[in-house]
Amino acid sequence: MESRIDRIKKQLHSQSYKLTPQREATVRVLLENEEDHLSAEDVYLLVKEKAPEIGLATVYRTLELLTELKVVDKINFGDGVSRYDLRTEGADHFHHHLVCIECGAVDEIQEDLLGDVEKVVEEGWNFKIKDHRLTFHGICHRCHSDDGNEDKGSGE
Amino acid sequence: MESRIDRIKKQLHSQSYKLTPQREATVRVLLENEEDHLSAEDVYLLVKEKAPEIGLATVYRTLELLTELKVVDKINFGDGVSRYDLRTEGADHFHHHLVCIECGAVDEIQEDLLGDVEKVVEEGWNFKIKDHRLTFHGICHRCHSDDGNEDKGSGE
DNA sequence: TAGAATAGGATAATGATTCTTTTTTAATAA
DNA sequence: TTATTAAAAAAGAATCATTATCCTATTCTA
Repeated sequence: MESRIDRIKKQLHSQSYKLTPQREATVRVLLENEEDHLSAEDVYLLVKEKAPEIGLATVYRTLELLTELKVVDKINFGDGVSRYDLRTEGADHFHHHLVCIECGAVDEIQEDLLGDVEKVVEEGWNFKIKDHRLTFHGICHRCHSDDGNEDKGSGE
Repeated sequence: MESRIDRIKKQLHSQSYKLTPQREATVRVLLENEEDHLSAEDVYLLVKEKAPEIGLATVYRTLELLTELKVVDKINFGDGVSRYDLRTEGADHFHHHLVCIECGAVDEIQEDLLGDVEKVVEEGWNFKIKDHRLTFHGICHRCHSDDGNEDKGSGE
């Protein structure tokens, strides 16, 4: 964890940005909530617990900076807020998401499932892919508690 | 074209909605600009040309209604505005997009490239897929004017 | 035609995000 | 250490997209 902070610090320094206390607090919140997909407001509220004097605008600026540096990815599930997602270290691709339309949970798929598809697109459409966004909307494993029967959505 | 309007009209009626003049004008704008990915504001300005008295709120309401009926898809490329995209008739899947990071153009891929990937996800993650969003960000064919050589992105 | 319900127009309200101004902090040079 | 300068932050105003509200218009039915 400390080492990740250090690496992010180096990344900032290499572009002559500083890891200020506010920025560090923000990064720590992201690290501590890596599972979640926090909105700027969510991050703000969590950062406020460890650095009560921070302002919302600062959080926005920091998240924007981290997005630029590719430390986080800014994603949008269509609910009107941007969410910020720590990029897996070493991963050059954006991970995929599973959004449950029942409970709203967002799960991640770390594997890159698009290798073949990207090849087809690059060749077939003559398009040089730099990044991708793939999100599936549907019913998550918790919500259809599929224990062997096909009957989904019984009642409720 | 008329027949598509008629079918949309039937769809509305089947849920006891009416195809009012304002709604019809909105649908016509969408049909006439099927290639583009219009924002609500874009649609509003275009509809105003044929029905000057229409209000922005009505356009929003109509687009929301059409989204509910699955006549259009609401998409978001991360630029802060929602865009509305006529669903290809008969297509049960959401088409994919190619967003050029140079010129901003958005191209569509009608083919469904995710068949295999979806199978993997449904089985591997026990997730019942209802819809998907796939967008590639990169350089479009116009911007790297790749006329015949294989050498993509050498250097850069 | 009266009455009820749906839809639209105008605009206020909301909520997320960005901008602006002033203050604080950090880094450097004398 | 102290003055100088620039980057960063705080606070809140401003902006932009979207939604809600309130009232009028239209349509449908009895």
